[in-house]
Amino acid sequence: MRDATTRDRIVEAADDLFYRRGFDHTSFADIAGVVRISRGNFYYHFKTKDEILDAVIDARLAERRTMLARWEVAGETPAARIRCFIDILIVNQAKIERYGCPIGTLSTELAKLNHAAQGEANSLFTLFRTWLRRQFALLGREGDADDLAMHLLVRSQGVATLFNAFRDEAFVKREVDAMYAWVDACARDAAPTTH
Amino acid sequence: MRDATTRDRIVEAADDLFYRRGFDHTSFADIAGVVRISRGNFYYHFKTKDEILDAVIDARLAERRTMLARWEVAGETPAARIRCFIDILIVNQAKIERYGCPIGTLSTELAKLNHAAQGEANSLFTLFRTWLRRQFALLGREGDADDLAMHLLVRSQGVATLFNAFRDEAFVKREVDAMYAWVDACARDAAPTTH
DNA sequence: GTCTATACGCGGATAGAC
DNA sequence: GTCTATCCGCGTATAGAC
Repeated sequence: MRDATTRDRIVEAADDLFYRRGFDHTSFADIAGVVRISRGNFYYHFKTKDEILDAVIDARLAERRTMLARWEVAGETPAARIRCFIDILIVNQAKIERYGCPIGTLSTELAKLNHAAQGEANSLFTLFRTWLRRQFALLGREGDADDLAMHLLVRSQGVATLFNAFRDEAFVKREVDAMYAWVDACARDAAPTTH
Repeated sequence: MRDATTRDRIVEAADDLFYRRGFDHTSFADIAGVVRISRGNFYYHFKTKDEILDAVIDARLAERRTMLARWEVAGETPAARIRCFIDILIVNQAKIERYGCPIGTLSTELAKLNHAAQGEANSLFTLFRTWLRRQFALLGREGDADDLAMHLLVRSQGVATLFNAFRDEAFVKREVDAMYAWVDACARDAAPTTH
C-alpha cells in the first residue's frame, strides 16, 4: 500500500475529530494541528468544510462496508453475523463510552444543523439496516426482517446513548446479553423450513 | 400568574433554541432575536453562556418533575404510568422527528464538548430512571426494577434517534406497541403477591 | 503542493450611557 | 433594567509567493 496522501490524512484526522468533538465544533485549525499542515493548504484539497464532511462520510461508508464483508466471512450463520453487529458495543466500548455512536451522533448533529449532508450521513444507518434485514431474512424472518433490523438498531443506538451518559459497563453487558437472547428468540420463532 | 420576567423569557427561548439547533450552535444573537432584547442586556441577567445552560437544565428538570407528578395522578396502575412515559414518543412526535429527544441530544452534545454541565444534563436522565425504577418496583419487580428502567430508556432513546434519522411514523408506532407489550410481559412475570 | 499573509464576519464578553 | 458602542479572538475562506 502506498503512503497516505495528504488528502487521506486530512480525511482520517477529520473523521476522528468529527467523531470526538462533533462536526461543527471541529475547526480547520484542529485538523491542521493533527495533520501538521497549514490552514491555507486545506483549500488545495477541499473547497469547503462541507466537502471534508462528504469525504469523511464516504470514508466511513467504505470502512463499514469492509467490516460487513468481514462479518460475512466470520459468521457461519445469520444469527452469528447478527451477533457481530451487537458486539460493536463491546469491541468499541471505550470510544462509545466517551463519544457515543459515530453514526448516531453525526446523524443527530446534522439534523440540528439542518445540514445538507443529512441524507448522506443517514446512508450509514441504511447500510446497516439493509445488511441486518438480509440476515434476518436468512434467519427465516422474511416477513418482518426490516422491522427486526430497525428494532436492533433502536437497541444499539439506545445503549450507546445511555452508556455515553451513565458510563456503566455492567449495564452494557446486560443489554448485550438481552440482545443475544432476543436474536435467538427471533430464530426460534421463525417458521420452520419445509423441505 | 405574573408576567414572565426577561430572565424567564431568555431561559424559555434558550431552551427552545438549544433543543432545535444545539447548545453550541445557538448564539446570543439568536436568543436575543427571539426575546427582542439587545445582546448587551444579556449580561445583566447572566454572566456567561454556560450560566444560561445551567438555567435551561434547571427549567427542564422542574418541567419534567411536574410532568411526572401529573402522571402519578393520571395513571391508576404502575403499568399505566409507565405507558405515560412511552407515550412521549407519540405526544411529542413532531418535535422528536425533527430534533430528536431533548434530553438525549443535549447529553450527547455536552459529552462531545466535554462541557462542565454534563452531570447536570444527565440528571435529567436520572430523574426518569429513578421514577421508572419506582414504577417497576410497584409492578412487583423490585429485584430488577433499575435494569428494567434502563431498558425502557434504551428503547425510547433508540426510537428517538432513528425516528429523527428516518422520519417513519409507522416505525414509531410499531416500536411503541412493542414497548406496551413488553411492559405487560414485565407485569405478568412479576412474582405473584402472597397475602 | 505547501506556505504566509490577510480579509472579514461572527462569536462571547465588557464599558458605560440612559 | 435596557441600551449602544466596542473589544478581541476565532471561524472560514482567499490571494498569491515559493
